[in-house]
Amino acid sequence: MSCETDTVKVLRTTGHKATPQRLMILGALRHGSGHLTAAEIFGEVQAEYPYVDISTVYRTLGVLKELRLVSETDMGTGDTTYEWVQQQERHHHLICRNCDEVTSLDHQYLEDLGAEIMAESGFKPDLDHFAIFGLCAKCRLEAEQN
Amino acid sequence: MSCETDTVKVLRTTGHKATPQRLMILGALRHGSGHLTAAEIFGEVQAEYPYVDISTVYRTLGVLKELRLVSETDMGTGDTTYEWVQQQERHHHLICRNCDEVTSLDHQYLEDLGAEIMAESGFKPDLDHFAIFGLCAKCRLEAEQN
DNA sequence: CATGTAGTTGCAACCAATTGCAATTATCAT
DNA sequence: ATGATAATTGCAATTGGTTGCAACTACATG
Ligand SMILES: [Mn+2]
Ligand SMILES: [Mn+2]
Ligand SMILES: [Zn+2]
Ligand SMILES: [Zn+2]
Repeated sequence: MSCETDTVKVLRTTGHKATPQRLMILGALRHGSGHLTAAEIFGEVQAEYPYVDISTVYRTLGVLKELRLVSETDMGTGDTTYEWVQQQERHHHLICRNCDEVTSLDHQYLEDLGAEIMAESGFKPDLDHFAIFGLCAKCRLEAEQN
Repeated sequence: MSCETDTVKVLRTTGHKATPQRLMILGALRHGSGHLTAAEIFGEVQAEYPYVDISTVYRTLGVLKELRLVSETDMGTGDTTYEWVQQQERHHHLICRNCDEVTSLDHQYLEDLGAEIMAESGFKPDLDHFAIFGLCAKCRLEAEQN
């Protein structure tokens, strides 16, 4: 029926309930594109069901994050952003601290780092969605000229 | 005189002022050990000079962070932590999401990642002090038994 | 040393996110 | 289908952190 049946299963088998509020939040995350703030998700859910509370949104994002179905990332914009984690399209971001440009970084870089850490320490890192700050090529060259 | 003369120089040459409040905050960071919360720094400064405001602490941490003299890190404890960045002792942390154990990770791992990213994209990442969440060896083995 | 000015401070108001709690509800086991 | 139970919700209060602003001060310059 709904296209969230898999997620509903995951919720139930981990002792959580599939409430209507959660399904709406899930829908916003899966059909809205890319990085969403809690306020954006809240707005979308509210349009359909005006009684939701923002705390329900945050708590749901909390459980989805625990289950590693969504990533929570500080992209330096002030508000934390959330993104549905798709195993096929795992990626990260490079963010310039000078011009704020955001680009994507292939997951492979972090996959390799994760494998090394795992091999040498036994610790298995969660590498769902990183924001790496720094200086983009353009800004770095400008800075080096001084 | 004071042991913060280098930092004072950095502040001045970047167009900032070396105010008494800032020097006290600096002192707390350099002489206090390891990860400090804004509240801890505030408390220490307040003991010496009761009129400081917490906003001054946050703003000072902001400029020190911009200058990359301190790192700001979410270690998952609720409050953001700040640590003086010592070039010689650069390090990162692995934090278990199950048992909360915190260990150190040698900087070399991230140095290598940074070099790769830089070589292939021209982006120069700031790799001052990362917190990498995941499952420690013990918790991972326990989880795999189920 | 005096002075002009940009940078900083304390305060109060504000904002994003979290938490305690009593009422409600999804789910499981009969 | 019904009832017991644990999880969840909405609400209100709270916390950690930020911001606008008028008063103040560090410091560069002459
Ligand atoms: Mn992304
Ligand atoms: Mn550290
Ligand atoms: Zn840039
Ligand atoms: Zn552990």
